[in-house]
Amino acid sequence: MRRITVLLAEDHTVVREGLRKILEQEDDLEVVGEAGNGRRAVTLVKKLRPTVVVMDISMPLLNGLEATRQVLKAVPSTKIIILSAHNDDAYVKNATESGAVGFLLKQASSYDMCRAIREVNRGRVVFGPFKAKFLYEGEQESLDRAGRTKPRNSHLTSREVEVLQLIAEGNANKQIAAELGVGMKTVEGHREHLMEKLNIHGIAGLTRYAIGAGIIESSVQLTII
Amino acid sequence: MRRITVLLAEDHTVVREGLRKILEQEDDLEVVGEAGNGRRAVTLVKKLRPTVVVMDISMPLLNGLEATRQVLKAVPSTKIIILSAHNDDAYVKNATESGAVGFLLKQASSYDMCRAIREVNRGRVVFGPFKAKFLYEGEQESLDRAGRTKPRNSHLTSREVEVLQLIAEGNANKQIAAELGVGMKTVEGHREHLMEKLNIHGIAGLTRYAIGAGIIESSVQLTII
DNA sequence: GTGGACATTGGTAAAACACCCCATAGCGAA
DNA sequence: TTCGCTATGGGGTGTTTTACCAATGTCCAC
Repeated sequence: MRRITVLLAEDHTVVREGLRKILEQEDDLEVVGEAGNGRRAVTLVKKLRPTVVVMDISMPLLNGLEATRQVLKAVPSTKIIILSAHNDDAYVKNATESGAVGFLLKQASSYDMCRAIREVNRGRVVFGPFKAKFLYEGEQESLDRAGRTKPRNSHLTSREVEVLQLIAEGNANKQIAAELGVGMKTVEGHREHLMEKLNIHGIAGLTRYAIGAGIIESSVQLTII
Repeated sequence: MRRITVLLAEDHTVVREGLRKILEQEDDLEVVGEAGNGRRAVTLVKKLRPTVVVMDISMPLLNGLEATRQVLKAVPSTKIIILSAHNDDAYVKNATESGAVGFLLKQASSYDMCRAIREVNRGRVVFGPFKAKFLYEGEQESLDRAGRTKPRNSHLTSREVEVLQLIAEGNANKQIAAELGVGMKTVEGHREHLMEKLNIHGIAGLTRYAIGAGIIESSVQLTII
């Protein structure tokens, strides 16, 4: 029997290792790789060609949704399950639009996760357990897995989203350029473009926007002060 | 040999079950209970009397820090390790003030977690890996497990909170100075002080912190990506 | 094939920020 | 009273951001 190959993309090491332990106890599942950030996830999928990717949304360098788009662009047959701590409709909708075929809450059990992996492997779509109205009301072409990025009229290009995330994570242009492997002027260009598109001029505003848009997360709520 | 009894307090089920799998593979560790929220953690500690509690900060009903205080009030001998995704000094300090004897990042490995459990069981304090200057420079009575409220010396002053809020709202130093009716150098001074206290250097990080601390809210816009 | 969107890079310049140094005054605690 | 914290100010230096300008090449859609 050929086992289902799985790649784990989750930035918290102890959590990722725990997920691996769970999957290792299933005879039909095989963890072939782990990624601690979204960019590495894309690289490893190209290299390892796993059947299924379990992808956390919140990851440094490249968030799970953007990583999903890039993975599907490179290897469209990959089945991607988004793992999220949040149950907002917007997250689910973004996940479907990114091309993921599964959405799993961290509140779900390990049994749910294993089952979801088997389901997407069989070609099914697994979104739940929660209301998934977005999947049926409105445009299905969001689910287009053919490859091309959707006509996200609204706005930011894929590259601009990447830069936005890196800015909101506190990286300077120089660091972003190094991370993306491009020149600093390129990064500046993307920054200018997205600032003009969003009509937000300043790091603080961009950071708040990124958090509100779910591109990154803020810190946990604590009333420290 | 008597095994070290551990209680897991973490609201994300799949994550919690993964942590359990990790600990189950250690001969000297025994998971005696799991809690999905802080309040249940307190209840279970009273009932099960575990030696060590691995406690997530972000949990429903009762956050990990408040749960820690209540646990130690009821069973002072309990060794509590705070599990956090965030590395801000403020979180570490809050953890120490709550009475926890360990602080572990989720970025840590499963090996780190097991070792931390063994260390606190031996009566040691485990905070790392990161700079924990607050533990040594300044008052050690932070570690006081008796329960008394500590004088809040490392907290931001009210002026610094004002400046932090204005920064996170996107104001430049000049605007902040005008708003507060002080000189620009004064604002710069406050900015430097609070950055050093929080060990956060940069507008993006400060903004994320301010949102996480509830000082400001992120503009919740949806489905933009 | 042509136009348009996108990604890429270059120049220039002003403004803002980050990180040091320092001082004064008030105010409360040891 | 002395010490420490806080708030207020100042000087200087180097880096980073922001905002303009311009250009090239790719790729897709019409």
